[in-house]
Amino acid sequence: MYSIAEISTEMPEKKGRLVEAAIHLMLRQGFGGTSVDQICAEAQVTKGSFFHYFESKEEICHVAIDAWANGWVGLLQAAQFEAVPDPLARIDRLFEVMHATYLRPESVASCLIGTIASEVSATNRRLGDHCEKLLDGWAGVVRRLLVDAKAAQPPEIDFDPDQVAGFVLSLVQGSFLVAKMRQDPQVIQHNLNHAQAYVHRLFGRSRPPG
Amino acid sequence: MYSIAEISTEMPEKKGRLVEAAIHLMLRQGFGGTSVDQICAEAQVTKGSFFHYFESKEEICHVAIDAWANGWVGLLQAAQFEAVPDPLARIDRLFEVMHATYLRPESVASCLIGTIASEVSATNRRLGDHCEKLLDGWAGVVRRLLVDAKAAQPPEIDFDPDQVAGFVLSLVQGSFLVAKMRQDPQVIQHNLNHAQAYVHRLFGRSRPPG
Amino acid sequence: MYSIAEISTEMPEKKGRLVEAAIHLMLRQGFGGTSVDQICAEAQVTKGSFFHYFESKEEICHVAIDAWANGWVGLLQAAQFEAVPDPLARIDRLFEVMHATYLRPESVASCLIGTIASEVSATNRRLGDHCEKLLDGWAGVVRRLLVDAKAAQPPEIDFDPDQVAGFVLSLVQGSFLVAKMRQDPQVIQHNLNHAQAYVHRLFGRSRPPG
Amino acid sequence: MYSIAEISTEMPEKKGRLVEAAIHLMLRQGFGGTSVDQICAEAQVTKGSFFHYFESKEEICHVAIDAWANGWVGLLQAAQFEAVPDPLARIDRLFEVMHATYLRPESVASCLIGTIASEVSATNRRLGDHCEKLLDGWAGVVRRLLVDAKAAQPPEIDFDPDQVAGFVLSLVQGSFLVAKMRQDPQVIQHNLNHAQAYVHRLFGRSRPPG
DNA sequence: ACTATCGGGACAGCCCGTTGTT
DNA sequence: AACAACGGGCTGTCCCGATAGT
Repeated sequence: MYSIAEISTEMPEKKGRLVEAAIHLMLRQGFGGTSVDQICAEAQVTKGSFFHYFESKEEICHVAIDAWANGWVGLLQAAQFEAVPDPLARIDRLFEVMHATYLRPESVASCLIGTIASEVSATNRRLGDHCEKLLDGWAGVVRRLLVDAKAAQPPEIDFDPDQVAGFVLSLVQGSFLVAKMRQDPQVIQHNLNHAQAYVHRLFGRSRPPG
Repeated sequence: MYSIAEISTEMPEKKGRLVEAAIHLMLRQGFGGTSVDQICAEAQVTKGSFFHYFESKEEICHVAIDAWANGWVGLLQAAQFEAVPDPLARIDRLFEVMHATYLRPESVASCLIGTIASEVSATNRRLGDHCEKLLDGWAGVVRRLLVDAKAAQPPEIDFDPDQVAGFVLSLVQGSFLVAKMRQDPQVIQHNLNHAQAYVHRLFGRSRPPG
Repeated sequence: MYSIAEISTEMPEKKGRLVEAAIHLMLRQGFGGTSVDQICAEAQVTKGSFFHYFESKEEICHVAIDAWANGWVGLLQAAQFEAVPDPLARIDRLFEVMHATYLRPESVASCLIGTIASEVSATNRRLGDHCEKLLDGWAGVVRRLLVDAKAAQPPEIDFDPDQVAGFVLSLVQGSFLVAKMRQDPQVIQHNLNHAQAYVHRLFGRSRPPG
Repeated sequence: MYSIAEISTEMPEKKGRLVEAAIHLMLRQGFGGTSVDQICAEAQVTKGSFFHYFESKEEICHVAIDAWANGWVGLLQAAQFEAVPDPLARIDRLFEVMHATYLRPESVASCLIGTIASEVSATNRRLGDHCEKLLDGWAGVVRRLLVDAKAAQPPEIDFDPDQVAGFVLSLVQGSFLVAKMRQDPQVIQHNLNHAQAYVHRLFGRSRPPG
């Protein structure tokens, strides 16, 4: 498993370029819509080399989504939740980080893993399961923040942290979908605000959305 | 533009079978993942006939998503919002209908238009715009219900009906994505409950999720 | 199943040309050594058309060996064994026909089915089984001639018609192999003579080989 | 030129493993059906090493068939024909040895050289000629036994030793082909018996086949 | 209206062999 | 001696769509 940072350091250069190209192209075009030839062209690498490093297109996709997931790991580490003493404030920190991340140019206001998952879940279980594991890992982080918050302060309205984490995950993925469709990332910001407001309300705090 | 009901009545039989097959296959496999040959095989029609009725694969896709959207129209008509006097209760009626619809077997707990949109928005503007128009139409219905509710009763927390409609749309699409990925439609129900609770709260009503 | 004669009449012309090209090329180069591109080039047909008529290279091979086997059927019918009253003389007639057939230019002094069988029996059971069935069919004809001869005249040395038919089959196939290797079809004639002499001897007749 | 025995002693170990793997794989799959990568994988050697020891796939094939031919040399030496005083009995000794050899598990009831020859004779003259030389060498041994027998005892029916040697060679190769096809080595035993009976008859001896 | 035939081009995957480094 | 990295080219397969005929 490689983090995006590791792509250029721990991998042979060409291999790293291939993974980067795969991420870039599959974000736009999905798995089936991206051809090996395209990846090679973008990475300026021959197909012979491609199949030296990867057994199949599916394999590079596995590597690509691992790299993508490791991108999160970096973001979440940089968020330094431990440095925030109040468990409830940590949740706000999470939304802060998401806002900051998704304000970047369109290419990042999207999730490779969700994109792939929506395309292949019904037809390629290996890839689908991999996506599920990674995305559930992400939801697990959210869930943990919620559990800690519940422990620190009993919510006004009781809730299942798993459900709410799934709610946030779904909302984020759906926001990417709609943003891509409308070609306008605004909806992501709005939706994050509403989600944050909803969580606040669960804890009895009043926070106006937006 | 054809409703699903119209498929068998107003279209030649073979054409209708082709559209049904296209819907069925593209729901699982997406646009690119579904070949004309597959559609023909499933519809028991020759490829010659296919290109007699449709100029291209893209065209049948346009017809298919129109048919899908008309399916909604039927559902929303059947919901008979006008028969519900209280505008706030109409919103509950909407969630009721969605719950009922998405409780059916997996094949329906999904949205053809969202599936296609997420796949082609970045590469096929014509299809992408079509999806956007239809999905925004759906969101428009939600928006109208919210506007009416606001008019009937000032919300406790002010909100932009457009934003909240987009929020619901995103959540529904994201729920489909996650449900497909996890192969478990449960998340849809949970998320609808949370969304409903959120809207209730905007109007100052207290409704426990689930 | 198509006879070679039928190739040009009952099949679409291009399909027939493809089968003929496949036979011609695979006789020289075997199954793996012959590419679809080569077949198309020789038949002056595009690859698109090839895959309109045949699902795979393997399928055209099945058709090709069927066509080849039907070539025998024609030869054996032309031999008119029924017109030869003496069952023992029928065996001589068989060898006559084989001699005549294998005296033709090199391309025919070989057996497509044996060539394919030796190449794929260990790796492609479908093709292997098909070859076996056809070749065993051929051996069955020999066997029947031997059975009839035994019934007409008790042999001097008893023998199992199945074994001797297998012996003749093996010898013919081995002769083709050696002839191809030596680039000299002479060995086929010699070996047929020895085989014929051996059969004669079983029936107590003395016939000098050659 | 290496005997199989020499493979492990006179060659670097890795080179020997490569040759053994090549023999093993090509026996089943032929020359074209066996890839360099497969050979390397089976021999647990990297491709870099392969091309350090062999210039090309063709070269390792030459070495492999030489090794195979040297296997015979060992067998024929072990047969110790000189120790059998009667030249006619030596021929029986030959069939004895063949019977014994081909009774082993299927992997040996086959001839690498014949397999390769039938595949490449028409397309690769270098390999084809090499196979021919080796196989004709084998036939030469048979021929010599026949010449000696003729010298010791005039045959009842005169014959050309070259022809009969070619007959035996063809029969053996054809038997391998049919045995492989039928996945049943029995035919080899039967055919050897018939061949032996035929030779006996040439010398006026009566020996029932089987 | 409906279909068989056919074509150009792209696809993923694998091939054999070279290069340069350790 | 051994090997990782790499490349150019080909393979079988499939795709979408056009054409000509019934």
